Amino acid sequence: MSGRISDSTVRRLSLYLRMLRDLERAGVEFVSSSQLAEPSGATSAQVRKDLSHFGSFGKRGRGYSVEGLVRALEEILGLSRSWRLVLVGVGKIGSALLGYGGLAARGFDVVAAFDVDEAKIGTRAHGLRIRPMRELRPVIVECGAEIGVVATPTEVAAEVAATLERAGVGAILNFAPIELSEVNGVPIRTVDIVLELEGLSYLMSEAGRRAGSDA
Amino acid sequence: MSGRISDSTVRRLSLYLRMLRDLERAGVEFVSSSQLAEPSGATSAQVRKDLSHFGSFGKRGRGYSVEGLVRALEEILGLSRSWRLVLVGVGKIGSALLGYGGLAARGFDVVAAFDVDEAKIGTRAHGLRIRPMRELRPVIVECGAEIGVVATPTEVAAEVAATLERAGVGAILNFAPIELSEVNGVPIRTVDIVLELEGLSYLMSEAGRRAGSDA
DNA sequence: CTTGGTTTGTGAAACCTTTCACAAGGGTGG
DNA sequence: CCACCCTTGTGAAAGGTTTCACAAACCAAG
Repeated sequence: MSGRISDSTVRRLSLYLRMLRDLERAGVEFVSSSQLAEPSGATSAQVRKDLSHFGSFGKRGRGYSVEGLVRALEEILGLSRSWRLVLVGVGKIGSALLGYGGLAARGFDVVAAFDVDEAKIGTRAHGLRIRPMRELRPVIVECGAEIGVVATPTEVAAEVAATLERAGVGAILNFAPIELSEVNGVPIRTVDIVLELEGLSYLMSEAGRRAGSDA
Repeated sequence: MSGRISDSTVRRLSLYLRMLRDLERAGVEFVSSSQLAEPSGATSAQVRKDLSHFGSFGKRGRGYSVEGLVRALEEILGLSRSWRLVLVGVGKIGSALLGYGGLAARGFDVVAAFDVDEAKIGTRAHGLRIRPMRELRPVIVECGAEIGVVATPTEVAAEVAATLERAGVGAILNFAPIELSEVNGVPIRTVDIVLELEGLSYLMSEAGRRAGSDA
């Protein structure tokens, strides 16, 4: 059981949990690995292997108890608690995040927002007062915020990430198009829209090239 | 040379290209695989292997011509042209995207925006008139848009994606927290913030569990 | 209690990606 | 032209992930 679990496995666990919650709401009691596999595009064997890293949750011949597996996955993924986020940079993406109710609904509460822009400081965005950067560290320490969100311009992203890390956050979600290097074991995930679009661009070009050479 | 290229390779190629463009702007003429590797957290061998799938771009003993490799990667990734996007759903995320100049700057032009909300239709968002859904297909066909962006609520995302696909887009970028299944070889990339946060939640919980059991 | 249909959990095999290590080649300075 | 230093390009090895395939277990019905 449990050695080091790959990112792709964790990602799939989240997807299974999503489906399981829908099933729970729908009143379903048992689910098989193949049903669970379908919406995430995995195979039933993969579902079973993924779960087997953490224990043995199913009943042979019957499947998995929906409620039981929901609780187990919440425990594994650390979702049986809620997490406090601080947002740095209340521009386009930052505001969109603040306005997105889906975060709080899933246990990710944005507890403070920061910006350098004097004009924004003191105003409210989606019920949250925008604070000056100098309050970043004390607020993180005081609230015990666990996750820092970087939604600043690229140029300052690395510096902001370092500040967040020094102030004691346990993880960073980065929206700036730059690969931030993990230090002190603080994990960083980067959401990079341009990178995704360029990936699509490659696939479309590739498809074109392939079609072109079939003559 | 060139069989099927993995997503992670393509992702790294984008990162190399980014760095190369910075170097080009800085007037650097040659770069080695190890310099190229650093910012993306790859190794020099990986850089060379990634490039070797497409050809032989370097000079032994000297490295890669920055300008030459920029052009080569642009060609490979399909970035020596620009792409037309249509946006479906002008809510929080949709607006943030429209306001993000970084897209157009990198050759991804949003040429039309659609929404179901009668109140929004006809108004302008960042210089673009918001159109009713019924115009989706004709506009895609007329403009020849290649990429569809889904920024709608989860419930309608699958249906919108299917409509986009039928209207002839070559790729889809999805922001709804749902795994859309690729049909007809139209590639789909999903940007799912909650999934990223849950991944971080797992890593933080895991770190806690590990620390807890070292007693 | 036994039989038959079903589904899990898991080693082993297949597949894919990354790293290693080195021959081949290019540039420079004498 | 030669000797030396560098860096690429690439087979081979190592490491990781996914798929296969089947024994073990559970349920229901007779």
